[in-house]
Amino acid sequence: MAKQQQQQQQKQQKQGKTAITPTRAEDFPQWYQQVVRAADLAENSEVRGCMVIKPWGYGVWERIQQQLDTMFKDTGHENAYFPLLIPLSYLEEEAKHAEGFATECAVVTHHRLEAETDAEGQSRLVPSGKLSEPLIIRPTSETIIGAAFSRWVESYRDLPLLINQWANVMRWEMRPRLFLRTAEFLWQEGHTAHETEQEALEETDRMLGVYATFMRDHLALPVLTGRKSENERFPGAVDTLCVEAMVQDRKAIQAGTSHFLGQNFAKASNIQFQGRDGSLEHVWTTSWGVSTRMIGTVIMAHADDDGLVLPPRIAPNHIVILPVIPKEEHREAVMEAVNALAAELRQERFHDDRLSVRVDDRELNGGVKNWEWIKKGVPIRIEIGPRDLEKGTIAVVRRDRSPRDKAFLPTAEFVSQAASTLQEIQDGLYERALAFREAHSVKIDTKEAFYDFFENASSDGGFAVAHWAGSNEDEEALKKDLQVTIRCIPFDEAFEEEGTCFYTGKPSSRRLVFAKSY
RNA sequence: CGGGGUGUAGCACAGCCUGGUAGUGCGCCUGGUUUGGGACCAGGAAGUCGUAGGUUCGAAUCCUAUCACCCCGACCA
Repeated sequence: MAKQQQQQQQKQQKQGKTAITPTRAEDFPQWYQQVVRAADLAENSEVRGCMVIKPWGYGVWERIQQQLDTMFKDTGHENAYFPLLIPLSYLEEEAKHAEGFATECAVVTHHRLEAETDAEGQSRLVPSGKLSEPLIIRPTSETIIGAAFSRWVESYRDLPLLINQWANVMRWEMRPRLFLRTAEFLWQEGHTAHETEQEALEETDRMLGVYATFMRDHLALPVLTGRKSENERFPGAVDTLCVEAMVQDRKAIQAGTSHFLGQNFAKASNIQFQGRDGSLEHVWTTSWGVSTRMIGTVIMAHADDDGLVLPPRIAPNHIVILPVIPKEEHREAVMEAVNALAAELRQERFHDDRLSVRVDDRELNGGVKNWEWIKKGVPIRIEIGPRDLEKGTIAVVRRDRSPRDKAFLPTAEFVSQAASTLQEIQDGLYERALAFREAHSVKIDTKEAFYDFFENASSDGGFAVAHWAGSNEDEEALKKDLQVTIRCIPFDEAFEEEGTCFYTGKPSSRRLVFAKSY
């Protein structure tokens, strides 16, 4: 039975139904995993929860990294690097922070291995050289960066301190999923220290804005910006701002956060400066981060049943050219045209980069190569064969359209509009994702309707936009009942209006966004 | 960490009930014919059946333990 099903699926694939099985509609979590594999982005490693990021996946990360880094530099930040290992005692300094991360810390207790022979005569390496103070592998770096800041800051003239680091961190997750939740992940963490509360608040806001802009313009993700409820706040923060996206199973995903830390960490790490009036004061700090989770978000937001669909701005290759060589005698002429076109396209610019063009001249069946690039999500595929040479055209297929939707364009015309076509794809992905989110965001005013929205199988679920005046306990109860949480308290004025809380009936002055989340 | 499920070739699986030492499809390699939608023919390589014990003349198959993965929860970016 299962075998028949399998063969049926393969048959369907060959008949051109979908390249990925199961489809999104059939089994979204399985579909996600299949896309990650089919697009050759990453794989699970032998170490639980840790992934191997393959070249195509890392290529996406490099683009994200490079573009964000520019934005950080443009807003006055500098990169630095801090240690992977943090003294355990540092974590203890801020009570809430310690409590929040204690359950997911990897701990280093020894610094040496010794060879021993076990009962069966096997030679084994055994940890020895116990550390007097255990070290933790950073789950985040507030504490160790705080320790550095306390050395670096003496005067108000040393402020603001605007630091970013690109690093890996580790949180011992119980249920890892590639990109979305891995034990080790790559991210950037910004850490800043300011003279005044106002400056720190502005920084928190500014960096949230950078994230929102990046996600909109580079990742083609419409995001809501807002504030987390107390329950969802970063451990140790005074205020947590977030960008929240909707993906295709209508769940919410937190794509990035920016925290206003008040003076909590300054006090914990003793970051003090002498102010303009000569008095000794604690700095005001912020931290903000985005991770490889964004790649998971992009997959879940844009990919389809044929595989990954990459927003052009983060695609490792914008265009792949597939030579069509029916007979060996065509090879020279076709390859000449292919290489000439590639060279020409590489002179074109798309935003701050030259076009990244790959020629796939592997000796494989054309259909196989074609589908490989469809699954990898390359924005534009071009085929050039002998017939094109005669006519001076090329066959162009866009990843945001059907694989059958092939346009035959004069070569020069395509070259001149390549960049604008990429932008059109980029914008189209954004529009599509936005329309999806709007179609699945519903204003809800009664408890019955709210429960129905998330519980009823015939309802699609999504973002419930509702008035709220409940307590933290009410929020917990809702989470227990429906697995639904307040995703964000949106900044957008459109959410401001007088009404009554659907849960408590108390008055409320704005609607919040509720959803199930990753 | 709680509940459920699954571990057999790179991938997806069959075989297990009723023990006799491993198979199918896709993929991979070689040769040929092909090539503008996942091609065809022929030949070939590849698995200590998750791991460790046990029962047995004999274990992929039965028993025990253990590990890993997946799904659902709790936790989280």
